[in-house]
Amino acid sequence: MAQQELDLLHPAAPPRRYSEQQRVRLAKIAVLQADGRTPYPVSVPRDRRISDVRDQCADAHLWPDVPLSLAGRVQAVRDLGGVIFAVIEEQGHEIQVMLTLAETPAPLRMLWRQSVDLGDIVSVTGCITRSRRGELSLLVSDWRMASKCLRPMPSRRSGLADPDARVRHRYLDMLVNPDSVAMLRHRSAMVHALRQRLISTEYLEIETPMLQALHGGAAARPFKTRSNAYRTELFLRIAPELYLKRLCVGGLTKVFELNRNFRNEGADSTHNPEFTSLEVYEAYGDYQSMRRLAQDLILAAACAVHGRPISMHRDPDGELHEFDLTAPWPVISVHDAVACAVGRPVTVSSTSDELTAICRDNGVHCGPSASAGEMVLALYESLVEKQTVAPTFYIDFPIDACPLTRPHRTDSRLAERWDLVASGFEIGTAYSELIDPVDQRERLTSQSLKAAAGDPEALQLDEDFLTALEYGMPPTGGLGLGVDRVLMLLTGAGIRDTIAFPFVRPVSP
RNA sequence: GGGCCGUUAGCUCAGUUGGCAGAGCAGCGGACUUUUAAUCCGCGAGUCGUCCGUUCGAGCCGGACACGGCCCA
Repeated sequence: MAQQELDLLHPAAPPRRYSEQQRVRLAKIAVLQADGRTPYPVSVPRDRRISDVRDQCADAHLWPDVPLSLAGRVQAVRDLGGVIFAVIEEQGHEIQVMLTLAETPAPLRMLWRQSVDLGDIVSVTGCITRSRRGELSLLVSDWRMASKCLRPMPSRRSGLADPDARVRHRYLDMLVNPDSVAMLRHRSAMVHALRQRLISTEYLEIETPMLQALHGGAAARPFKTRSNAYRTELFLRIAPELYLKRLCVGGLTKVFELNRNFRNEGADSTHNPEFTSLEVYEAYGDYQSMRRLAQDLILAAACAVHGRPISMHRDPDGELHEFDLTAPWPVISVHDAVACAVGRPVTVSSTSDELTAICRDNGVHCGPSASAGEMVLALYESLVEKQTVAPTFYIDFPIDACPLTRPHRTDSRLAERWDLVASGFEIGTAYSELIDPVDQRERLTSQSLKAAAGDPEALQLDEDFLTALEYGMPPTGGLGLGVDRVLMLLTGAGIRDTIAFPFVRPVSP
């Protein structure tokens, strides 16, 4: 009885099943321990980076004839009996190491043979030399295990090809596919360049709430969560827009946020449930000035990634082609673009009946209650975006679908908004912001009616935001760029390659 | 939601008409004093995604499901 209780309270872990290769590697830990060594030491000798040695010895020079210590992951071992060659790698830089009869004490050579596997991280100490074939090499006089690898590495020749495994085990992808590490570097360079471009022109970076009691600033389904302390439902933000505008009311004239948004939708080649956006607001700007800023930011990002203003575009055959971003980016009205796509005249004056027929003829589905503007938008989204390869600004959207955008200065049926589209997907959007609190209240009220009618993407009415507007927000241009999307544009990659850890379905227990 | 493709050793992949489960790399044992995709000899390694069906016999044929990828909506 007492034993049963104990068993229940302290259930034994089920025995782990190890593959043959895992068992072999575990056994090698015992070999190290029998020699008084630990497979996971707190520190190991390392006084240079592998790249330092490579750089200094690039032109046939050798390091001064004094021992130094390097550390890296074992990528290859060639044991010729009298001499053992191995390749260790650190941060993408490799160097050969040699264990020889003459220079390496016999017990250390033996221990290497008995305990080192591909994938182990080792520290090696010795002098830099060249092999008979001229390969820069460290002649090992001493070595330590820095971290024993207990699982067999994917084959270096084949890499890791399974797309699911590549994102689930990104560390493995990084270890065998250099492109994956390069992408992370590109991303870091790009994000830095975007911040640099803004901060150097006196924009202020502010972090606004990600946990919000009301979700707003975009049309999308939110993730819901709950505050225990305040016993209230909260949302992960779908956009930072309404908080950044409060900052504009508060007197900041140039402000931006580069951070994560969350949308409770599926994942595909251009969508991840959490994604990074850049939103910029500038007082006394408008959607025209934001257009110049957007192009500027993307050119800065391109130079950070590629060293010059180009993007990479993948054609239908999978071939990558360079694309010159300095050529002027077309600016086309949404109605003209739709008209061109359907081969019939479409203008802001087109009637609902005409548009219903055009939608039907082009296989575009709209709800029966869709307004003319919503139909134009549906046509635009299904017929224009995917066909757009070169960066193109589509401007002056029907006002129906733009609840946060001010009416066009010359035609109130249009909104002063553009979308930037390239490589078949939307990269960013910008508005001349709606600052009229009376108009804004009406628009959000009609959105909340939609929400009440069951539209899960409708905006919520944020009373505090409206109150802020009533204190007066200066005429303002606002810009949003999808940061992941910009990197996709620049590299020709899918969104899952541009994010270090894209969403993957959790493994079922 | 629909269509197509995929799931076999740690990785990358073959697997014929339904007849003992295969290769390369990786692993294990051995040889080898300058290799660099080292080479040579020998050996081991599998819940063929899951379940059901057809069959004397299923990795292969049929059905359902799961997961992944691509395309379409």
